[in-house]
Amino acid sequence: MIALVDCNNFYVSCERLFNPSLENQPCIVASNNDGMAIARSNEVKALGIKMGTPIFMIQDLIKKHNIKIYSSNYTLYADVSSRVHNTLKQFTPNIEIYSIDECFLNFEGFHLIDFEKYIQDMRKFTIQATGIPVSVGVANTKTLAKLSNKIAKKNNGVLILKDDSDVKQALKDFDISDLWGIGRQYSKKLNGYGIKTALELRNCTDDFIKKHLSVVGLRLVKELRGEPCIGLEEVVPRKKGICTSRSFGKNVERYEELKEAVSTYAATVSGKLRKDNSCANLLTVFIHTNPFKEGIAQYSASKTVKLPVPTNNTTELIHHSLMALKIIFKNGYLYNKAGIIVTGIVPSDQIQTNMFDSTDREKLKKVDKVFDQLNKTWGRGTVRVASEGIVKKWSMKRGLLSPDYTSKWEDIITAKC
DNA sequence: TCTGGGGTCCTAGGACCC
DNA sequence: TCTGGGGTCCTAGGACCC
Repeated sequence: MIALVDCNNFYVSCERLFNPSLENQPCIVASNNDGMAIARSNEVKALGIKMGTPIFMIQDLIKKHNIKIYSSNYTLYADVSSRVHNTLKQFTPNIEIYSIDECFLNFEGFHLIDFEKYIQDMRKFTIQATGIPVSVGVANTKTLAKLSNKIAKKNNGVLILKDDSDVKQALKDFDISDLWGIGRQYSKKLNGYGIKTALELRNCTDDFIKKHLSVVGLRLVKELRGEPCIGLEEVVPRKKGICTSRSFGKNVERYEELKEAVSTYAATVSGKLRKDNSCANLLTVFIHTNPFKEGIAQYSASKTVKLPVPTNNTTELIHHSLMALKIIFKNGYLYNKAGIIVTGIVPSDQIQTNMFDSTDREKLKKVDKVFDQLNKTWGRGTVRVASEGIVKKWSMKRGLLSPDYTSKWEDIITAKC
């Protein structure tokens, strides 16, 4: 059996931990710049305030009900999160940390005399040890565990779906839009076909699901039928992309201000890469105006550049992100957000650094120059720099690469004809 | 004039999650 | 006046390779 443990109103619960007077008081944790509600206490949920509601739109309610607003403090939440996860590890070592406030636990092979009591005790102990209220859903697939957790949250905090009749009972009145993997677009589409409950979705044919929801949806439906398709990821995989972005909370018009923002994001990203022992091959810079604001000229642009060598070097990343920014920046717009995404991530220890030092810009310039020449001279073929480095591909005519030329640059170029 | 088949890689866009 | 900041995966199409 698989359990999903989810912390209730996690960020709000964390704030309450350090400020017990907030108990039973309506309370919201707000995003960056106090822009919108990203966590709500039960009292706030009862007022009908939705996740993601802009704070300025609910000022009246905030005054009327004396709702407390807190700015988010992710360092604190991450700390509390690891305390919760470590507590749960005492009940099974087989654990996937799914998000800051959720984890999957695997109890396969456990010979427990009273499984339900074990789960109940685990919940009670966790709440007692960490001060964070949690709910537990148990079933034999991850999707069903998520679903049963949602139901548990509204009831006694624990729900175990023991067999298929339990599952059917749970699916019967469960709205598809609350399913894990069904978002706005898919539920709208499915509603159009008259499918509203999880049970109705489960009864659809595989072909229908695959056609409209792709293979991802098919996995979801199979899991609803009790067939495990999504495994537990107990080892944290290396990130495939790393992003740092911010909304400004005001209008930014000047290039200098964007430059300042983008260069600090690049520095942050390089730190994140180093922390993961990773290097990136590609860097994307994006900027855009405020899409919510009507009546202003909208502009959105991004530029992806290939880094000369895979790197996590701050200076390199700042340099290339500012080059990209220069290309996409246009005067006369009111920007409200910018960010950097790095992709093509590889482990640092696989980078060949003996070819040349990535911080040596003069050498890199030389390499670029050679490539430019090759590119102008020949039409087809492939050239790589730093043989393992996946650096630059060129086309040139077969068999025409001059031996003199390669020997001259043999330490930095390998050519394949 | 006729013009293969099997594969990879890359990119853009769209859906989803917390 | 003020609307988050991270991530994942899939699909389709084009370039290119042998």
